[in-house]
Amino acid sequence: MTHTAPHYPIGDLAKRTGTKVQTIRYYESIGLLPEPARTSGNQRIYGQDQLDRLAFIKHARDFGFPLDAIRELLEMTDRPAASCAEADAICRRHLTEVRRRIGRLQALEGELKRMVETCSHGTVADCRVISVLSDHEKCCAEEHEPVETMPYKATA
Amino acid sequence: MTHTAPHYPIGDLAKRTGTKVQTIRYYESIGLLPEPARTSGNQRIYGQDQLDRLAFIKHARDFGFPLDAIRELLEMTDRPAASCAEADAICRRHLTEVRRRIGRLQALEGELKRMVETCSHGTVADCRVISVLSDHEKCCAEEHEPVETMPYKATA
DNA sequence: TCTTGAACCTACAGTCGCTGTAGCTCCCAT
DNA sequence: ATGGGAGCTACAGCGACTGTAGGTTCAAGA
Ligand SMILES: [Zn+2]
Ligand SMILES: [Zn+2]
Ligand SMILES: [Zn+2]
Ligand SMILES: [Zn+2]
Repeated sequence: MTHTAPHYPIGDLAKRTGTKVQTIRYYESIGLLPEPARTSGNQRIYGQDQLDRLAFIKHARDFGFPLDAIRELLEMTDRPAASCAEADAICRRHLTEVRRRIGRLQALEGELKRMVETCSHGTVADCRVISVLSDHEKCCAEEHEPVETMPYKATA
Repeated sequence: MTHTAPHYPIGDLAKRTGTKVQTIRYYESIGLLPEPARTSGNQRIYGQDQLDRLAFIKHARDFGFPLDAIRELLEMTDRPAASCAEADAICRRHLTEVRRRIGRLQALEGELKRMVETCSHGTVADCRVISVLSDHEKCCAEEHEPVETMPYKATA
């Protein structure tokens, strides 16, 4: 056994998985990643297991899974002989949620499109956008379903 | 002038607009609603103006506009003779954002659908969901664009 | 008039998944 | 030995609320 297992500092882990260093520490703080070994100088060192685990988390986040769901999925990977029914259920639930959102957003798209297109682009007093927002009666939808909030992220 | 202008306590405002009492107080705290008059017992009382303003905010929120955009839109309603170009721009920007999200979510939908459908529903070790999440090579997308986070809201 | 209970008040913590900052310490190459 | 990049902890902030604790006010019924 002259071969040593690979070990990475936190920055390497970040680079290899495409997460940020702070995010890795955050995942540790909420118990999603186990506490790693430390050097004598108190710096984190990770092995292959942790790298794989973080890559899994990152990939699942890319799919939009919330951390709670990822936590459950990770627990399942520790029991490889168990049925995958629950994993599939989590995935289906997520798919359902994604579809629900698509539906809401498409309804929204239609309403916004109509507002912009109907406006004659004169003064605020005659603005279709403003008047529709002021009065639900002028609105094409009977009812509004709740839509998730939309901070416009760094369009830099 | 024997007729008094209508005045509502906060709960009435909430009921009439479909917002929550706390939300109204929150809007006041961030300066979206002006501070209302108070009774001798320090309770808020609102007039028609405030009701209209809150209804506008609520309706714009139903359309998914972020509060910053709503703030700008409200400022415009105070200058009815000005051009509505900026209002329309805000609306178009929002529409663009909505479409961007729809695109992301549709890509996601396809990937999730494939994962669920390809799984043979055996053990975790053979689970397609788990294996795709473990390995981007098994993934249908070359790259993942960032998707907004999705807490599954009260499915009670 | 008194009493009850709903509605109101303030202040603050929690949600979700990070991101950014301040003010340190550590490690490695020159 | 020194400089600078990487690491460390701890905490505040984002957006848009929601929930709680612990109190006060108000209006209707007995
Ligand atoms: Zn217009
Ligand atoms: Zn409407
Ligand atoms: Zn499966
Ligand atoms: Zn992938």
